[in-house]
Amino acid sequence: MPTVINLSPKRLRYEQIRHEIQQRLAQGIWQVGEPIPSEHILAEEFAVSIGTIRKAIELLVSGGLLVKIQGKGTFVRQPDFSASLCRFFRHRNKNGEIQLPTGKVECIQRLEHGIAEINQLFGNAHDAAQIYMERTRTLDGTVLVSEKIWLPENRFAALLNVDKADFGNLLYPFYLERCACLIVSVKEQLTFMPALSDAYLQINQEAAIKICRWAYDLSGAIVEYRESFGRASDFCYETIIA
Amino acid sequence: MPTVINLSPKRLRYEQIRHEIQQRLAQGIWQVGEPIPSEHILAEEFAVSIGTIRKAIELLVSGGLLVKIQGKGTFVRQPDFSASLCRFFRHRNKNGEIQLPTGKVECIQRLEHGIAEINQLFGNAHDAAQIYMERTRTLDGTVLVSEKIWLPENRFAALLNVDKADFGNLLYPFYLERCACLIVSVKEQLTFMPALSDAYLQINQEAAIKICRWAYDLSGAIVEYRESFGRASDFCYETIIA
DNA sequence: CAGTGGTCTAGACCACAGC
DNA sequence: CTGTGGTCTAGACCACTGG
Repeated sequence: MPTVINLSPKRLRYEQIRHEIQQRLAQGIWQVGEPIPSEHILAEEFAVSIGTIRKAIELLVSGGLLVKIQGKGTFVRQPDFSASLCRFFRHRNKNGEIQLPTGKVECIQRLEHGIAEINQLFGNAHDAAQIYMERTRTLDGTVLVSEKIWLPENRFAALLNVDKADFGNLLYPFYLERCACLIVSVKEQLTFMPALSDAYLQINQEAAIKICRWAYDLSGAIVEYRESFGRASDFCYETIIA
Repeated sequence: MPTVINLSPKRLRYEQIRHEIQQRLAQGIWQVGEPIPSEHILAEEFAVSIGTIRKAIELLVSGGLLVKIQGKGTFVRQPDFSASLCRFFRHRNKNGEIQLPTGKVECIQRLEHGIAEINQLFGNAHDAAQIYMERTRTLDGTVLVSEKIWLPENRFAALLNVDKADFGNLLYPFYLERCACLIVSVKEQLTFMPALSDAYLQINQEAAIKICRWAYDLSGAIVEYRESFGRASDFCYETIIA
């Protein structure tokens, strides 16, 4: 039977359908890695032409939530920001090849009274509990990035029962699996610090690059705040504008 | 009469049409700022459905070469990279408002024997002549960015007859007007310099950000190489990944 | 008002994946 | 072989622009 969608004036059909599909992704009705129903079936369900469905899906593909594979179907994508921080640094191993560093959680703890400014980002009470982590990214035995991570305790309490060694190389798939929290976009801000000291990076009053990151879930709420640091001398960022 | 397009196997029609339109833009058949023919007329000319024309135009719009305005038409865009360098720095005037600095050509000269590495980028003989410029970007009387620019003399000789003061705030529209050279994309690489001295920036052995830029024309050839420098303490870059 | 791009339809046929 | 997404058609009607 056709799904009823509100035909209020000025609402574009493909926008409404995009919104409906996004809702289902947020609710986990269609799981990450699984295909969503075919365009033909969706067209029938929403009682629109297949072109309209394609337009709606196109928006979600360009937003990074879906992936189309010809002949197979349209799949729910696990957004991958694993390289997003790393793209700011020269990352070569001993052989000169580009390589992703390995992530390691150095410590994780519960903050009974979280940091007020960060609770404000999360939309929580100013002294709500938080989870705090320190994390490193290592390549060839050298720590390249040192990170401090804050999470709202009300959504991520499950992480407190996880052993440090059980965190994988990527945190966001872990968030999804253990806390049902899907990160769909991140904002990053880079600044320069003339003199940073950091135990993991093994630097003392040296120049560094600081990367602040705000991570958003499907509803647009901030669900993680992170500060990452790397040596300024490792900094290298390339971008193309068309 | 319909334009003949080669229907060789595996060639998508909208790709061929995109290519044909891009050719006309490169040849200046349709001028910057002017509208191209309507979708209806193009569909007739290429003897395809209007949806196919829309797809071809969509590609060029997302590539930054065209702009659609509903009810008016589809226009040839002057790509604008004026803010691209500036997006890496905190740019506030005395009142705290974001503002674009003003560009000024400090010197321009002809290099009888150009720099070999740069001639290689241009695809010229290793000692071909080049044009060299030094340029500053100033806000509230303070130089924020200092630039060195190299151009192939064979394409930009006309610039040597221009008075320094007659260069506008933006160089690329000037390249188009005087040298019929349209810049359509740029690649930029940022790195950190622990100790730079620069007369314009008024710094001496201080930390700086270096931005190398390669600018491309419609044919994909590099037509400008530029090195820009700013104070590391001014550095601030924000990006969103979805 | 006529002309533009924006949305939408109800199909057709093709290319590809996988059984 | 069936089912998927990819391309393409030949229209329709709407929303917006400008004379």
